[in-house]
Amino acid sequence: MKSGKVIKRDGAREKSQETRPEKRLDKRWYDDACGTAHALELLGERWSLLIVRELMFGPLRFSQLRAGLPGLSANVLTQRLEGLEAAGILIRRMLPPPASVQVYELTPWGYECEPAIQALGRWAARSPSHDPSLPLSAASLMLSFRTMVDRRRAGERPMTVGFLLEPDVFVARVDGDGVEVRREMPENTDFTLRGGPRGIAAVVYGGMPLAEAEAAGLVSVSGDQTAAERFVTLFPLPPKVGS
Amino acid sequence: MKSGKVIKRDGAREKSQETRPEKRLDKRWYDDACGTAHALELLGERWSLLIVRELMFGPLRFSQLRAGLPGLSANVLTQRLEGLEAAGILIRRMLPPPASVQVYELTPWGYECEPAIQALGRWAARSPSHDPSLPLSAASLMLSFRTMVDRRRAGERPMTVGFLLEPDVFVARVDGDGVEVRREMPENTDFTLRGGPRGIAAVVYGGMPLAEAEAAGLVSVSGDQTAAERFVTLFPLPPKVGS
DNA sequence: CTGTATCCGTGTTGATACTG
DNA sequence: CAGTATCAACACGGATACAG
Repeated sequence: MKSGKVIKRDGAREKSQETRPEKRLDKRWYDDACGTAHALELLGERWSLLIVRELMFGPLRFSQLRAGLPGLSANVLTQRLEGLEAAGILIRRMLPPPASVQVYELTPWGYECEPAIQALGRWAARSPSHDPSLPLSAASLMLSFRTMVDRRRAGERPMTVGFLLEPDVFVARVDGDGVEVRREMPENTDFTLRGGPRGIAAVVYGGMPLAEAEAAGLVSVSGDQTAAERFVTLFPLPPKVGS
Repeated sequence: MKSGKVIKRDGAREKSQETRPEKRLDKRWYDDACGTAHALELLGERWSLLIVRELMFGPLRFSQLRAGLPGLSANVLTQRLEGLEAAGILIRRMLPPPASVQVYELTPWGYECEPAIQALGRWAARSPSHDPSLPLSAASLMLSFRTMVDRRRAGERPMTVGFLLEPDVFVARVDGDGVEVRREMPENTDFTLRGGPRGIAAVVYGGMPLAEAEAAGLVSVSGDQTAAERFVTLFPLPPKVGS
């Protein structure tokens, strides 16, 4: 290769310039017109996609993001939020006066990457090395319902389900169109599940009988127990690759 | 998978120093049961997903992979191939005697990540910062056809199209089920396009009239010109975010 | 309490040169 | 052609320290 060098736009990368660091959007690029390559430039950095996942059900504060992503340090989270904001995937907003706190919220386009997140998750769930017994954030549990629901069976008997997951609360509408999730306090639901994400996952995905999980104190059900028994069967895991 | 040493999580990061380097499969992990997080562990490293993209239409040699991914250095390609093989996403095979060369081929499960690649690409194509005029590999062009085809319109008049893209050749069957792509020499096609991936992309996605591209020597058409004129209209780009 | 900006040890990435 | 070896830059994550 003579002059066919890749043009690097590194340019001024010195120290933290003076007082105005500016938006340094100096990420790595692939120099590839392929949309997939650009997607990786946008959210291929470590943690980025998981941050988006956490925000999938509405705006969150910095500390709430950290809670859903233990292992992500504050400085890296700050960098990722800057990058995602610069890319137009999220915005930081100030909640109106009584609250007056800053939250991070996906842009409409940011929300639209849910199908990609789901496709990745659905594919990786078949990996031989996937371990579903690891910790799980509330958001990823709710997202897994949206990803894995058997729409046909859900449509046979729609239901509204409440979730009390520690500090997170959700209401899910489950019907033939899939699962719709909102961050709101359960009210007038067919039943409500209370417990940790891992306990609920153990029942829905790990095959633990609901009664057993209740007995062990992992989850508790209030409301229509029969509907709850049905709910936990609506999310079939795809077969692992060797089977 | 031979050495299935999936050493995972635990709080302590031991220094991998006492024993010799070994095959360190000790990738970064997220310690998260979410399938999406696991997908990122499997192919979230830089270049991994693009390597899978290149292999989407059949086995390739080391040098063919490099050709489709300029900017990826040999040592990193080696590492990625090792990682993807260990993850069960691809295998390295020896072609039978006359050839007797090594090729890398996706496993059946590896091929199944195409929907995820497509979802990412479809989403990122709407990014304000996406630049479709960058270089493009032959594989990503063909994949983009599979991703972007308007099935309804394609079904109205199915066709078989040949592609002569430098060293790469393909035949695509375009109908109401989408686009099926095989790496084979065009024969008995409705028409055949010859040129570089960027030239063809300029016509299909950049809005350049086919006649103009032919006049400029970017592409050449042999066969049914009318079908070709129709073909280049079958792949509508989604609107960019600000519009 | 909510974030942001440092330093710093370690590991990963990538360009170049080199070997079978 | 198909990778290795070496080395420099940088990204990661922990631990602060700092600002509102």
